[in-house]
Amino acid sequence: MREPVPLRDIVIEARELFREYGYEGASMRDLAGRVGLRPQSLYTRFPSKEALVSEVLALTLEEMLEGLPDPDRNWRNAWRTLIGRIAQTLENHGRCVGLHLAYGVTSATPEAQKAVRVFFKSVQEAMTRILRSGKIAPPAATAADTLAQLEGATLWIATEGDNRPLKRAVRRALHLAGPVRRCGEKAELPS
Amino acid sequence: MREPVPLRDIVIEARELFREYGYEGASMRDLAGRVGLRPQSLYTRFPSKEALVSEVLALTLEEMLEGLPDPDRNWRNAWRTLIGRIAQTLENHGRCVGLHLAYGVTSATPEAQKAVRVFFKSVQEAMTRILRSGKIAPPAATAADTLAQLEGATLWIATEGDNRPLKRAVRRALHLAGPVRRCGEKAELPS
DNA sequence: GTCTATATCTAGATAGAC
DNA sequence: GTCTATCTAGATATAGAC
Repeated sequence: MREPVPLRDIVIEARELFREYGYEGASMRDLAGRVGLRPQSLYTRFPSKEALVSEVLALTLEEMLEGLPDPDRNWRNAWRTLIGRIAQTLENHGRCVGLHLAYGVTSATPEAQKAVRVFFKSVQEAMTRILRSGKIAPPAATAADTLAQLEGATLWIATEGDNRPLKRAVRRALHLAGPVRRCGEKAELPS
Repeated sequence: MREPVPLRDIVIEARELFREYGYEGASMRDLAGRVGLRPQSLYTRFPSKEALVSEVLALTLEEMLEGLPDPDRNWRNAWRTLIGRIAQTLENHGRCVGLHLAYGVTSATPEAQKAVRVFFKSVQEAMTRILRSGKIAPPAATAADTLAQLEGATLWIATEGDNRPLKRAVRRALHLAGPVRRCGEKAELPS
């Protein structure tokens, strides 16, 4: 008798595969191999490959938003933290699992499609809430555009390994919360 | 004896499939069905599925750049035309075949990877050349960022069917070439 | 919960007739 | 250049023993 593989481990590996190979390109066989299971054993934990999508995105959303500073207390801090987390993830992996899935899931997998939509709407809403606290107008459109710019910049990481467009997108995003700090400069901005 | 299916028709249908389903999701069987051939017959026209990628992107690049106004004569006109073409294509199809392939091809298909890299570098260079003619600095980074913003905006078309982020990205891009014309306003800008 | 074994389907690609 | 027929490999998913 072996001890069960933690669900979280499976989801984390599934995310890696979806991010790298997309929905179609990721296989249950590869996933099983990565977590040390036989492919068939995955189906006792998840009903289908499609079901993994919502698990992956729920985990990603949770990691992105957990312990975020309260926007009503210090919206600039919340904004910087959220943008920093998104950018760090994109830079670490060179691509966004959400974007890969957004392009990769079709109407053949409606639950997965819905999960992707919920994911990005949730991220946008979190950003919108912060910008609204900062009286940045219009908050929803600015949030959508900011996220689109960060995601779009991954094009250059994926094709050229060039992360400078992402750095500039981050800079523009942070600029919304006031002047960007230079190196070594420790600005104390009003909350 | 039937008459041969034009190569161009096959490439155009392949593009449709790659754009919608990505590299992995697109199948030679579907492609054959769309052009009225048996799957096996495709291999007398193209050596492999991978080889279709460069054909698709070469055609797309050609359509994007053919007959573009000379940047040295009127760079604003060239810029508006190119941005307009890119935006129109993205809006018509709701997604970019190049971005889907950028995310979708792996090191398992190195020729396809190279084709994607060449495609985006070529688009960037065309944009860079125009911006340089307009003395917009820095031209290369501005071109990369502009393209990234347009591509990133397709996220919202793909997930929500919302093309307003793309419209705003276009507006920002056109703003680089001077004030944006209002509806009905027929500005004559200096070349 | 994991395993072996298997079912079912579809993928990309090849051989040879016409 | 297109066809019929076939190969080989891989995919998702299920059944039943331990």
